[in-house]
Amino acid sequence: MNTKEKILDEALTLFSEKGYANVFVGDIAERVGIKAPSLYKHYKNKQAIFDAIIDEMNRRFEEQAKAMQINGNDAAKDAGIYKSMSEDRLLKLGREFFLYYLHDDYNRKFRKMLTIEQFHEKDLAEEYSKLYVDDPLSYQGMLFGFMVTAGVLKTDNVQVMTLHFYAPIYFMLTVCDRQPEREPEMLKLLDAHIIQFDRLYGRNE
Amino acid sequence: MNTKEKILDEALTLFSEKGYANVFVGDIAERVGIKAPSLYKHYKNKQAIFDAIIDEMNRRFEEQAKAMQINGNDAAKDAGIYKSMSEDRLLKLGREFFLYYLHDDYNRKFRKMLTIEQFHEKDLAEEYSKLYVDDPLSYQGMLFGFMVTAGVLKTDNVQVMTLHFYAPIYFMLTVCDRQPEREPEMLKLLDAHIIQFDRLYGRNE
DNA sequence: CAAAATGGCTAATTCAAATTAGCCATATTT
DNA sequence: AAATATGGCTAATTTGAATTAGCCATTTTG
Repeated sequence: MNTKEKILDEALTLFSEKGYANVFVGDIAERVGIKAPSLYKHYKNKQAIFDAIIDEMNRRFEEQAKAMQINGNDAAKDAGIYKSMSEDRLLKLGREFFLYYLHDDYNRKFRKMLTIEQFHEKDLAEEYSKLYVDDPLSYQGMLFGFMVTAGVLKTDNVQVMTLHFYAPIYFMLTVCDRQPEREPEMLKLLDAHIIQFDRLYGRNE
Repeated sequence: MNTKEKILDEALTLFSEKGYANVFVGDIAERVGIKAPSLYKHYKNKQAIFDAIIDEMNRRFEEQAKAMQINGNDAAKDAGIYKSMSEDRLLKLGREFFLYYLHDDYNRKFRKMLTIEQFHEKDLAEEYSKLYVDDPLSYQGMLFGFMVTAGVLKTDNVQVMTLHFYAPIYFMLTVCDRQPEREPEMLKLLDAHIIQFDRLYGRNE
């Protein structure tokens, strides 16, 4: 990782802990191991660092979204995967998804940073909603749509069913971001949530 | 409202929009209609204004909690209320609760302020979780407990049922805080959520 | 009613943080 | 290998926001 990248990385860490306004250019520089003025050889000013983080994260998320779409489309062709979706398997998938979002550094830090900055600019509010509201609902909605078609789940309203799956996960994620020490408690609750979700919406043969 | 109160009020408004660090003492003073130095006749410094907001809000929430506990205890005695809890009535109650938290100025602004500041201090993280995670789950859990006893709802796991009711409401509330223009969309989704919740957990005679 | 407290003001003061200037060694290019 | 670009540094500079000093009119209180 070169200095320019290291700056983004350390800035993201600091922004996610204290928010943009409480982080000083000198703090970032110190972590990177250089002096504040040297930072200006890499970025025009503090705001440019923030903007570069947003751009970089957008790039990564788009990349990820593209990958998921490919998987999603493949998945659509193979309804068999969903027919064999047992409660155990759903549990494992849900837990994996949760822990990935919770522990992946880029995801976690970026989510916390946006949480702090979401009211500051309209763009950031939209970004937040896209990443943590609309994209997950739409992607998971698609998967659940397949599962309904495959007869593994049943409902009149896939949109609300997806909300019933995702909102508790989102909720528990925000608890862990705020109070990491509650992670074990939330993991237990996560399991209970998924089991009950499966019983409520599952075919229950 | 005297000057001292007006300062808290305007400070809360500003903090909820921009966060503590982006609000200048001069901004608060201007809104109140005085000059910045005059502010120091009322509060020791900027931090003291923030602290006073937290104290005042704690006072109000405790007051509210006390009132709810009284209602809750009364309600416990009168299981009849719950037996006659129709889908329509549940819808109306849920909507009222949602709109109250969304539109009540103190609630909305304080929630947004805590959202921004939650990672800044452990106390604030705990305050946030108390107000928007543990208290609602415990209060609503109590009510749902009565409803299960009364036979209006059925479940093996009241805690998760409560999560299934509340997490989507919390989720939609955060969307509206961030993008108020999505309120109509969220209200529709709220209704659909409650209706489906009732069908999933209701006795369904 | 006199004295003390209150709450406003303008004019400093202080201080910290962002940014710029300008120097220098090293690496890269031609 | 000379010329140029890169990326580091220290020492200013600038700016802007928080806070203090000290004055004054009004209100409250003994």
